Amino acid sequence: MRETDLKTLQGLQLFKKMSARQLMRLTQPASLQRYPQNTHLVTEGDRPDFLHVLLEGCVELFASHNGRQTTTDILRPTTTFILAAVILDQPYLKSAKTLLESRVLLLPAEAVRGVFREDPDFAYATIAELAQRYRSVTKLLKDQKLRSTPERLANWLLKAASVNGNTGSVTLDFEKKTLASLLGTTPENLSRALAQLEQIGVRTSGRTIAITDLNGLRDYAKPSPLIDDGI
Amino acid sequence: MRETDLKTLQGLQLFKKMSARQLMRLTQPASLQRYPQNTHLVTEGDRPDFLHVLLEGCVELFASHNGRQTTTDILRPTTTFILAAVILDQPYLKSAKTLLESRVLLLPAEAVRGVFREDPDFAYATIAELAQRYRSVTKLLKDQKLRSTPERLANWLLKAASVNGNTGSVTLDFEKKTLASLLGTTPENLSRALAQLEQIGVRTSGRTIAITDLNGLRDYAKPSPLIDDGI
DNA sequence: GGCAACTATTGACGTGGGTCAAGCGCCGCG
DNA sequence: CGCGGCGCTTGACCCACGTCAATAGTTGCC
Repeated sequence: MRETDLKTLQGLQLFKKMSARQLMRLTQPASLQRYPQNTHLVTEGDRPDFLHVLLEGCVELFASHNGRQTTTDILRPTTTFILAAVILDQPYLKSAKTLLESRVLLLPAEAVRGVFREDPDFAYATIAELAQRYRSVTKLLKDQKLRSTPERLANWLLKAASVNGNTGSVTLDFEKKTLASLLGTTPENLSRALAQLEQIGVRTSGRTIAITDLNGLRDYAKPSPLIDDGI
Repeated sequence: MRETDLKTLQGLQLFKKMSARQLMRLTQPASLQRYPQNTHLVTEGDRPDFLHVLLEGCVELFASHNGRQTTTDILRPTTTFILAAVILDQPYLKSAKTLLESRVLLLPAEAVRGVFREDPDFAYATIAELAQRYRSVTKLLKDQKLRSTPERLANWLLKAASVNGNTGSVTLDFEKKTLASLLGTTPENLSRALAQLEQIGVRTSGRTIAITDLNGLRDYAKPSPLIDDGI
């Protein structure tokens, strides 16, 4: 494991205050993997063996049931995933696959469970992390139940544009059908939603979506800190 | 605060392993409230002052946005609620109101945050609690995105019937429109969904819903431990 | 009892969004 | 270069579901 990766790991709020010794206990038995695009990492229903840390690339979390499938998250570095399953030693509720070539650190689940037994700082960081994730999913649920597809799209665009430093344009580095699934709709309907947003200054061209009237889009999207913000 | 209530509190996994001394620290400044039906307890967006514990009655959690409203949970004793907001000292994401006359214990938020700083057992219990809740919301999201309204209803009925000891019938102690909102639909459509389920042996009469063909209902609902179970 | 207010149901209707099919553009590969 | 495959878009269609309105049933209150 590279020195820079260790630094990256320590940059995460989850590991920030962990003692060097405990961190060793996690990283010693860890393995660093590089996966090509579209690699299946985790399967819904399986028992968790590792806490995953996405260091580079892009990972999709999705769930299937009864012939249907839906995306719940598109992850960017640096973040852990499937923390809750690891903590409870319960089956994964979601599957994961890479959307881009990715580097992922695998921390043995047993080691993770062991550490916060002994390290109060890590325990507290875990509490904060889980509480934030709980709130994030709650927001996804509200987004889904309280908004229409074009509204969800509009708010997603606002968030994506702000992450990109508000250049007024968003360029996807994954397929539109993945975005459709994340928004809880089909590729066909995503196309229509994008076409609909053209009226308020959203210009789509391939994988690049330009926002020409940010205020107009905001008016339409009605973003709320109780649904859309990070925490 | 009554002795029996203290016992009830200690029965919760969250407080089970907490030392008597720490528990005192929480319950000493706590206040026990009795609220009539339809009392507004908590408002979305407000800062959390208390960790609430529902001791008796029934509480609805719901969220509003842009003129729409949706129910996310219907709580039964004994359970805490709005834990994540209290931990992070962040605004509530949901509102709460009583559906029945209820008794609620209010633990000062600051005291709660203080205790798991000092009590590793409580910290660990909090981790487990939050991880479970995270998984529960994830399941709600999957339910919402992967199933139709009649399917959600069928699965809700199965769960409700099993809680009631599988007598083959479910009797609501709140309004149908609340159930409709929980299922992510309207009262009109809930009526239609119930009518539709009559074909597979679900007989509705007022607030009582009888399941005459449990296996038939299961076949239709296709319940999954990855969407429907408690944990 | 009787009225008012509210809940639940039912029907009619409209709309959002899923489905199916065709066409287009892009890319990789033979 | 041409072919096949895949992703995306568009149109046509249909179904699920929300909306509106009318009615019946319930509850509470004077």
